[in-house]
Amino acid sequence: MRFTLKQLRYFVVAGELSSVTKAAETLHVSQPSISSAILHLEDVTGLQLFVRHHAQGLSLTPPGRQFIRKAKQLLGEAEGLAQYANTLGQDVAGSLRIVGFPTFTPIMMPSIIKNFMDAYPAVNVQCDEKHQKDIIQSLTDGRYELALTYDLQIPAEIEFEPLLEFPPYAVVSKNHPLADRDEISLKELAEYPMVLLDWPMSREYFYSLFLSLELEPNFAYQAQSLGMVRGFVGNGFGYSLFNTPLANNLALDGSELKAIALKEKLRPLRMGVARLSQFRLTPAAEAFIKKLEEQTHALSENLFTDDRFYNKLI
Amino acid sequence: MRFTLKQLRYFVVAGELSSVTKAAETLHVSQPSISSAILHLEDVTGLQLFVRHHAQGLSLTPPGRQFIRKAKQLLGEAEGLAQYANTLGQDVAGSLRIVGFPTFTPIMMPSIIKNFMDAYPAVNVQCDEKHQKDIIQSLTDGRYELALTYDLQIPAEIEFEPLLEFPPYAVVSKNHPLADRDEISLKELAEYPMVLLDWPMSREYFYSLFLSLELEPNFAYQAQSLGMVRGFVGNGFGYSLFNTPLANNLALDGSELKAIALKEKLRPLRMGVARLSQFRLTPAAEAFIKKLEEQTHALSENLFTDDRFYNKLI
DNA sequence: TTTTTGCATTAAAAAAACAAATGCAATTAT
DNA sequence: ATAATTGCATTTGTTTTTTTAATGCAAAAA
Repeated sequence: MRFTLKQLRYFVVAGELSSVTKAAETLHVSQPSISSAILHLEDVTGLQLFVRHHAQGLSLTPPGRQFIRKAKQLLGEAEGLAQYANTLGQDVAGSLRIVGFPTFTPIMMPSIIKNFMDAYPAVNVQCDEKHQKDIIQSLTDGRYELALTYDLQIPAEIEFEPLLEFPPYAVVSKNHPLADRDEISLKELAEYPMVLLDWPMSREYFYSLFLSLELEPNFAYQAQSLGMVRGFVGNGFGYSLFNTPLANNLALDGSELKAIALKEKLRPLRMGVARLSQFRLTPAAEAFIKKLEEQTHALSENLFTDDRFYNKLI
Repeated sequence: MRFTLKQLRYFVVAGELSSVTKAAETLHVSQPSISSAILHLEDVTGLQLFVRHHAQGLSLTPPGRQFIRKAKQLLGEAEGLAQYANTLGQDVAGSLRIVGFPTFTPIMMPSIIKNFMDAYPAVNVQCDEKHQKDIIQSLTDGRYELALTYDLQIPAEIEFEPLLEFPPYAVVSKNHPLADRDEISLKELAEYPMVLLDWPMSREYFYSLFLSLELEPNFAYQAQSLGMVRGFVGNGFGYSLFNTPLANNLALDGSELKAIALKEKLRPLRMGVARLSQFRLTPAAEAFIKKLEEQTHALSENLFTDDRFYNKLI
């Protein structure tokens, strides 16, 4: 770039006032500063921007007039960029990128985002779903400002604020032999065939539950999606273990599910909001966290009918 | 403005390469230059633009991503401005402002401009008409690049290139007592009532013609427009003196005119192209002058049927 | 562990921006 | 006419900014 914004500003003001001296006064700089800025612009553009009138200022030439119009435009756009950055940094505006763990994200986020966008219409919220490893990676890369996820495999540089605690529980089909039980031990369950949600972190977590009791689970079916797990369970392929409470006891094919509490006190999963610690949050992200904290109580009570399956942590 | 284009460029390149070091290499500056530009932008915007990864570069944060998009746009526009100035200075493009003396401008300029714009479609030509004093003033102010006018009252700082010479001649109505004469002396004419084109410079010029022969004209009617002069003459109010040859012997009301040569050798008016000497012409203006020079012969022969009334000067 | 990578910091040098004083040409006032 | 004024350009010396080289430092890779 052969010129600076400052030179353009000096030129524009001089052009508007038809005077180097007046421009210098207006801009609170010396007259030679204006003069040299104009000379520099004339040099690099190869245009004669002004006609000089002895003892009575300057006037723009036709090419000078053409150039000043575009120069003003550019200065306006530069000002716009500054404003925009200011908006991003000071107002609750701009866009906010959130990533969530897929079990509870489709249940909880839509209404939270709706609520947030009603309160802050200037923010464009984008929410994606990823597995834990990718969530961590994306947060570290700065691709998302916030994550809603479980407190598993969280590295030190990521800050985690817990919101809700979900103990594991069993899910069976309405026609399952155990369907009328209110409570069951994992030891009993281990005999039955289990449908496993075969996701990186989930797999290890569920397995660890059995290991902690020195049990060996019977992973009869493995599914790569939540919908498939619910479908398998609903159709009697086996039981499964969930953490996120059921907000709806129907599988996608309409088959009915039933949740059964576990007798053993097993390590619950804590759901919360995660962010890179070194990250200075935008006002939009701050506001979203606040909204999350406010909404957690109301939301969980609305969504989750059985309060045995969650504990509020804030 | 709290940042410079250079800082934006450094930031953008670093953002695109996700590396301060690579950006420094690409831009052939030192690594701390890039680093401090980014730090400065983060400071003035209040945004965290990057997440720093030890030993593996940087990545843009969501606000950084938002900011870089607009920053790129602004840089593109700045580049556009440079290009635009270049175009104005190097190509035959942009807009060209011309002013002409009203007697021959409506006769000659439309076809010249048409011809020019066919050859250089990138140029937008604007042509106005003014009296001589205003033409001089506007050229001096730089409001027009070129003027087509007579060589009267041209100050030293304006350069004048003559194109055609127009001796004065008489114009009478078809029914005027002198209508059948081929040639007449100004001395004879002075007895008849004259219709004067009452324009600043024209007035003095026509009067000076009589004075040079020690005659006193009979200014019976004065008109402020060419159309009115032709109308008065056509309707028999008197004769008039013209310089610009008649390209059409009808007044606006359809009454017929006749041109009669003058016996005396009187000071002709020279028509030509005028420009401020200190003015560096744009390529568009240069091209227009060239086109004018080329077209003068053909144009005068097409327009002016009687070659007693003009002399080519180039 | 050691080495390497890569950004931030520091200090010194180079470049640019700046202001005061002066020059100069034309306009205005006397 | 002459003198005073206006106003842009130029010169000169100073300040500020930008730049670089060298170094530090923390994490990743070997």
